[in-house]
Order: sequence, then C-alpha cells, then structure tokens
Amino acid sequence: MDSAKTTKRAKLEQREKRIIVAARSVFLEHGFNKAKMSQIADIAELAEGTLYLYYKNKNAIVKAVVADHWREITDEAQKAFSDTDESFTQLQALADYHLTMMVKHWRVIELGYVLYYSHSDDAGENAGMDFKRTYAALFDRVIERGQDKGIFAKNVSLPFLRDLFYGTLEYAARTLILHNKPQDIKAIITQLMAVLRPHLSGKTNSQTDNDNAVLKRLERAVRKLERLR
Amino acid sequence: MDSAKTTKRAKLEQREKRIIVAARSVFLEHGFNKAKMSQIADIAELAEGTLYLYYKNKNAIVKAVVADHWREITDEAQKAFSDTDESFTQLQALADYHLTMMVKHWRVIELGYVLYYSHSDDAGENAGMDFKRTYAALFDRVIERGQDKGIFAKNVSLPFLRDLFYGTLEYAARTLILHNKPQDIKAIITQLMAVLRPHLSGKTNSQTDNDNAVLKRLERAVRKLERLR
Amino acid sequence: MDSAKTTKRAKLEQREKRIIVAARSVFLEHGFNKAKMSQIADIAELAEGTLYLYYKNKNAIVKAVVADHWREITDEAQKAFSDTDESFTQLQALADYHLTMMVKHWRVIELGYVLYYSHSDDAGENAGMDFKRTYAALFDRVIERGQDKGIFAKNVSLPFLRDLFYGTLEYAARTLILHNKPQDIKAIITQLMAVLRPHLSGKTNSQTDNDNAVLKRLERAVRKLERLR
Amino acid sequence: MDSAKTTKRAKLEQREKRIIVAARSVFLEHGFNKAKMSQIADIAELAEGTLYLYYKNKNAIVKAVVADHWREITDEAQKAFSDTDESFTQLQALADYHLTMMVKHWRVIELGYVLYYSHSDDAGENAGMDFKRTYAALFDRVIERGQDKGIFAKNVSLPFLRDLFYGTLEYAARTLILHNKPQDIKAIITQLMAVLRPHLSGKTNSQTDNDNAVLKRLERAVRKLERLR
DNA sequence: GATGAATGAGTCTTCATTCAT
DNA sequence: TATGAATGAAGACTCATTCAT
Repeated sequence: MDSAKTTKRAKLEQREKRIIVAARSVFLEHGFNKAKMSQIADIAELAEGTLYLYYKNKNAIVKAVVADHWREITDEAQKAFSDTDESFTQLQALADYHLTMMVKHWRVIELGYVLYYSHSDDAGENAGMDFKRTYAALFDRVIERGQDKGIFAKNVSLPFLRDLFYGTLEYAARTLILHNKPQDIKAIITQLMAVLRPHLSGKTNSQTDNDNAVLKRLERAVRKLERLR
Repeated sequence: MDSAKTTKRAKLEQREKRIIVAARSVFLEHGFNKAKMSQIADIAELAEGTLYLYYKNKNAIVKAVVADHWREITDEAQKAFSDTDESFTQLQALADYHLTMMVKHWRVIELGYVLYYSHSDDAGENAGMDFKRTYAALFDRVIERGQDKGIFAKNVSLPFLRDLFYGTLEYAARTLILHNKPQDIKAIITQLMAVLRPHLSGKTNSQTDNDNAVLKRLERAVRKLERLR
Repeated sequence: MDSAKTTKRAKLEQREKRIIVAARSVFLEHGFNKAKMSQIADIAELAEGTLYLYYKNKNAIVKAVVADHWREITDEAQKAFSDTDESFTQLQALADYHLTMMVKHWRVIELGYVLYYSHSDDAGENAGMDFKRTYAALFDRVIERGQDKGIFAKNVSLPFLRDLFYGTLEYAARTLILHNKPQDIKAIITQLMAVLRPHLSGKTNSQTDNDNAVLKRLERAVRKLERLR
Repeated sequence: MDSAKTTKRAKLEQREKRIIVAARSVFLEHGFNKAKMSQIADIAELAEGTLYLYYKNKNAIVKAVVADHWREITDEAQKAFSDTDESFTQLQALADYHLTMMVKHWRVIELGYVLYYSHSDDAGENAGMDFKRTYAALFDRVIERGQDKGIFAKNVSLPFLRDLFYGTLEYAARTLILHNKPQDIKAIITQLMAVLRPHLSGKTNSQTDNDNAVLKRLERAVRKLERLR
C-alpha cells in the first residue's frame, strides 16, 4: 500500500514534469501568446482536458515552467561553488555560472518577463514568483559569509550590490546574445570582479578621497595656468 | 503652397501624436493584449480604420509609443548635464536622470519589454528598436569624452561599463519600485559612482603605487607652477 | 438470504434516494445546464462514476428528480381528500392542494418544463413522463365518481375540464408567485369552484328551467322516500 | 441625406430581421442548446462575428426571436376581432385566435419557456419579457370594455379570469398537440365560452345557492336510504 | 460494485484588420 | 483621406461520460 501510494505520487509528478517539459518547448518555440494548449497536450501525449487537471490554466503553466527553471538553476548554482572556497572565488564562480546560464537559457528568462510584465486580472496571480528571490539570495549568502570571514567590508549595501551584480550580468548577457559572442563570458566576469574587488575589500574610500583631493588641486592649477595666458 | 504643405505635415504629425498619446494611456492601463484598438481610436477621436492609415498595425503602435518615449527621454537626458561639466559630474547626472526616469516611467519601460520579448512573425519587425541604442549612446559619449580629457582610463571596456551602468540602474529601479522606496535614488547613485570612480580612474590595486609616484611628481610640478606667479 | 436480499435492495433504494435528493438541491440551485454532475456526486457523497451505476445520464437524473416529486405529490394529494367526501368538496380539496403545491414547489415544476421542452436526441427519452399523467388522473377520478353518483353532469368533456382545472391553477400559481402573494390561494380556489360548479352540475342558461323542473320532481321523490319510514 | 439615413436604418432593420428569421428556424429545429451560432450565421448569410454587432449574445437572440413572435401575434390578434363586435363575440374570437396560434406556433412558445425558465447569471436578463404581458392585456381590454357596456358583471376578478382563459387554452393546446387533433379547436372554444358565459353574465350566484341547498337535501336522503337496507 | 483520473468533443466569443463607400 | 460595418480565424476551457483498477 505504501508502494501503491508512492507509485501514484510518482506518476503524478512524472505527469506534471511531462507537461512542464512539453510546455517549455512550445513556449520557447512560439512565445506565450502563440503557444497553443493543444500543442502542449500533443507533445505531452495527454488529452487537452488533462492539462487542466494539473494546472488551472495557461498562465499557471508558464508560471510553472519558469518556476521549475529557476528552481533547477538554483540547485545547480549551489553546486557550482564549494563552501570552502575563498569568498572572491565563490563570487566569481557564481557570476560565471549565472552569466553562462543567462546566455544559455535566455529564452526561458524572457518567458519569465512576459509572465512578470503581463497584467493579469486575478489578484495574487503574480504571487509565487519568489523562486527568483530564492535564487538571488545565493549572492547574499556569499557576501554575508565573506563579511563574516572578514574578507568583505561590512559597510556595503547588499541590495545595491545584488542589483549591480545581477543587473550587470543580465545586460551583459543580452549584449553577448545580441552580438552573438558567447565566448566573451570570461572577460566580462574578469571585469565585473575587477569592479567589485576593491569595493568589497573596502579599500576604496580612503584611496578615493585622497585621489579626489589631488585631482581637485590639479584642476585648480590647470585653471590658473589657463588664466596665465 | 508652402504653408499648405507645412500645415498638412503639421496636421499629420499632430494626428500621429494624438494616436500615440491615446495608445500610451490605453496600453498603460491594460497592458498590450487587453488594450483594444477601438479604445485607442475612441480616445484619439478617430475611426478605427484611420489608425491604420498612420500605423501598420497594433504592434507598430506600441513600438511607436515606446520609441516616442525613449526619444523624449533621450532629449531630456541631454539637457540634464552640460557639456562643460566635469566628466564624473556628467556621469552622475546621467545616472541620476536615468534612475529617476526608470522609476517614474516604469510602466512604459515594461511595455518596451513586452514588445522586445514578444515573438513576432514578420522578420525585421524588431528592427527599429534602436531608440534605446541612441539613448544608451549617451553613456558612451560621456565616457569617451572623459577618456579624451584624460579623466577616464582608456583601458576600460565600454560595452561592459555600459551594461554595468544601465543594468545596475534598472535592477535598482525595480528594487525601489518593488519596495516602494523611490526616495533612495540618491543613495544608489552615490554607491554606483563609488564603484565606478576607481575603475574609471584606471586604478587597480597594482597600479596604486605607480599612481602615487605620478601624483607626487605632478604635485611638485603644480607647486612650482603656483610659485611662478 | 432473504434478509440479505432485502438489505441489498434497501441499500440500493437508499442510494438512489440519496442521489435524487442531492440532485434536486443542485438542480434547484443552478438550473439544469449549470448543475454539475460532480457537485451532485459530492453532495450525495458518492464518486462521479457511481452516479452512472444508478442513472444512465444527467437527463435520467433530472427525470428521476421530477418523477419522484410528482409521485410524492400524487401520494399526498390522495390523502388530501377522503373518498367519502362530497364530490365538490373533493374537487375543492384537490384544487387547494394542487395550487398550494404549485406555489410551494414551483422550481421543481420549472425543472419539469426544462425536461419536457428540451429536445433530446434519443427517441422515447421523453417517454416515462407519465408521472404527471397519473397525477392528472386524480382529477378524472373525482369527476368520474361524481358523475357516477349523479352529482356531476355526464355531458362534460373530461379532457377539457382537466385542462381548465390544471391550466387555470398553474397560471394562477405563476401569477401568485410573480406578485408574491401566496396568501390569495383561498380566493382563487373559491373562484375556480364558482366557475366549475354550474358547469359540472350540467347547468347552462338554456337548461336552467328544465333543470328546475327535474329538481322539483326529485325533491318530491325524496320527501316521499323520507315519509316511507 | 434623409434617404441615406432611411436606407441605412432600413438596412439595419432588414439585417436584424434576417438574423431573427434565421435564428428562429435554427432554434425551432434544434432547441436552444443545440442551436449553433455558426448555423444561424450561415442561414442569415452573415459572418458569425456580425451577429454580435446586432445581438450581445446567444441569449439575446432567443429573446429577440420570442419577443418578435409575441409582438407579431399581438398585432394580428388585435385584427382578429373588431371593436364593434359584441363582447362575447370578441372574447370568442380572441380565444379562437389564441388557441389556433398556440397550436400552430407551439415550438416558439416552448422556446419562450426555455428562456423564461433558464437561470441566467446576469441580472435583469429576464427583463424585457413583457411582450407576453402586452399580449395578455388584450384579454383585459375585452373584459373591461364589456364591463363598461354592462355586458359583463363587474364583480369578477380580472387576474383570475385571465389565468383561467390563457391557462385553459394553453393546456388545451398542449392536449391537442399531444393527441394530434388540431381540428378540435372549435369544440374547445365552445366549451370555454360555455364556462365563461354564465360567470361573466354574473347570474350564477343566486342559482348556485339554490342548487346547493337542493343537493344537500338529496345527499342526506341518499344516506338515509342507504341506512334503510 | 465503486472509484475518480482521464478523456476530448464541442462552441461561443473576441477583436485586429479590411475595404466598400 | 476618413470611416466603421463587416469579417472570420482562432482557441481556451468545460464537463458529461468512460473505463482501468
């Protein structure tokens, strides 16, 4: 009886997965609006009506597709860097993994946007979109642990850095895809780390202040020189 | 006859603008799919069929709405910083303007995404989306002129910096909107500049010593110059 | 084994009744088309498939609901007037009972109409609607027995009178419900009886003189009979 | 311009009529549920979508069909009896016309019932069903004018008589159709008039009281006779 | 007998687009 | 140019019924 239950549950999950996989392929091929429920059913080898036993409607299916993707990505990302790694190494590994994934699964990401940006009638439909939040929290963890170890400065704003990290990588991914140069991933990671390193090390402020003072004096001097003529 | 032509042209443009304005309001209220051509026509006080004399189809109208917006934004952005300003100041002004606009006109930005991410049949339809590119070029100009003046380092990757700049600001805007804290704009700008400054100045840790030597020599030179008077 | 059979049969009938009761409530709440088999199954605490072990399909269930109702009504109507009552009294009792029931169970009556008026594919499906006929026969019996007793005229058309009786009462019921005045039942019955009485007695204006003569002779005969004791 | 307007309006009404005629035929053939919008459009020689320019939805179309029918019936009924006729003659003409129509257009009447009895979501949808009321008022007018002329008694309840009149005729029509004997119309009318005549003439009450007394004595006598044995 | 997951036929309605005027 | 009535393709979703267990 236990095995019966197990089998049942397994079958159910298998069915759900089959729908998601079928739906993903159809959505990626045609985009949300032109994806037909009938085609999804066909590929999943189910009757159309059966889809509705598992998902309330078309919207629920995209959401599931996107959620499934982020869940998967989150799981793999965690494997991409070891907890024993040095914090900068972890960060770099995460950046590498993220950019690689963005480039590779760009279309699924897009799908998420359609979902996110579409105005839906029924309130709370946009709830349950926090799979992305969970994923984003990976960054937070790396930073926080680095701070605990004393490697990262504590006076940085986590939300800002997170936005910088993911925002930069997403835009970079788009650029890579647009110019069709997925091989430049390494260069981008290097540059991003170069930007983040001094900031995270917390050594910038004093340096910068100093530089600023010098620069200001230089500017004044230049202006004087100009007046000498 | 010239005035007749002028009047004609003016009338045409006025009509187009009326459509864009009407369409914007409808799209912002309902999103792309639920926006009805009939409602746009109503608000524009035109017959439905007339819309098609000005724009090929619904897609063309959204595109025009989005393009119009970016064009406007681009114009205003250019006014937001003077060409005589110091390069960092210009950059900061651009960042400030951009973030402010992103937060303020978020819904139009979204609309742009729907447009961008929707799979359209007819090839090349997504062409003409370069209004955004023109806008993005503002950043390039600031950087390039700063490099010309010797204020910014030359060994930075413009595409990367651009992605970092706009990517960070867009994510930050989203965060601000999500948490409904549009007042934090200044803090974000400050942080972004703090990240960019050392990078743009061409400092990496290894160079610091070297820089210091240079700066010291410069200082001495300046002092001499000052004493000359 | 006999008891086993009895139990089995009882269980079967109990199940059937449970379905009918559940179905009645659902049909009355939602009407035929919007009544869902699943809801009926829910309320009857049975699986959907089980319904089909007892009734061929949805139509069969409405029919059973309606039939059940008329059967019940028929049983109770018979109790509403005693066989020893005077025929007019019986008729009045029947009218009273009928109108009261029409007003009270109007919705079930409606349901019967939907059933009756809906065009069904399978021929003969509208057969077995004679529960209503059985009920209507109550009227016939009262009239026929009255005729046997010599109270009612024999030259009346039973079908016509039946139509008049039930037709009038149904329309009256509708009127009562429409104007929400169920208290006027008595008045209607009185009027109906007033209309029927002379007719049933076999009086038409031209006949009145003749009748009077007959009545006088009868009176005389009765008096003689009484004196015989 | 006036003629243009006239033409336009005429065209519109012609279209509406064409839809109604097409819809009537389809509804009568298949009943409400099995009637397809596509078939109606086909017969009306219009695109499916065009139907929706004239009628909100399928329900609105049935309603229009039924309303149209009653309107027509009402117009014709008025022509069926002249205002100068004697009141009983008028009544008889109305009864004749009504019964004839009920038998002839039974299916449309049924359609009206489906409409009336179907539970619709949207409130007020069952409004506008008063075409039937207008028709029913024809009876009221005949009675009231007869009362004015002193031909009909004034102490009769109009609502009751109306229910009797139409109720009887409807049930009679059903009976005629069921037994497929449409030729009996005359007989039914005769009987109905025979029932109504004394009642409307107001001569029944005194007669009836007398009769009742006689009957009661007869009954008593009979019972005594029975006891004699 | 009982179950309830699976089926899949069936259709109203919407709305971008066209085109006769 | 402007109109707006007419078009008709297109598709998500429901739910009575079946049947393997």
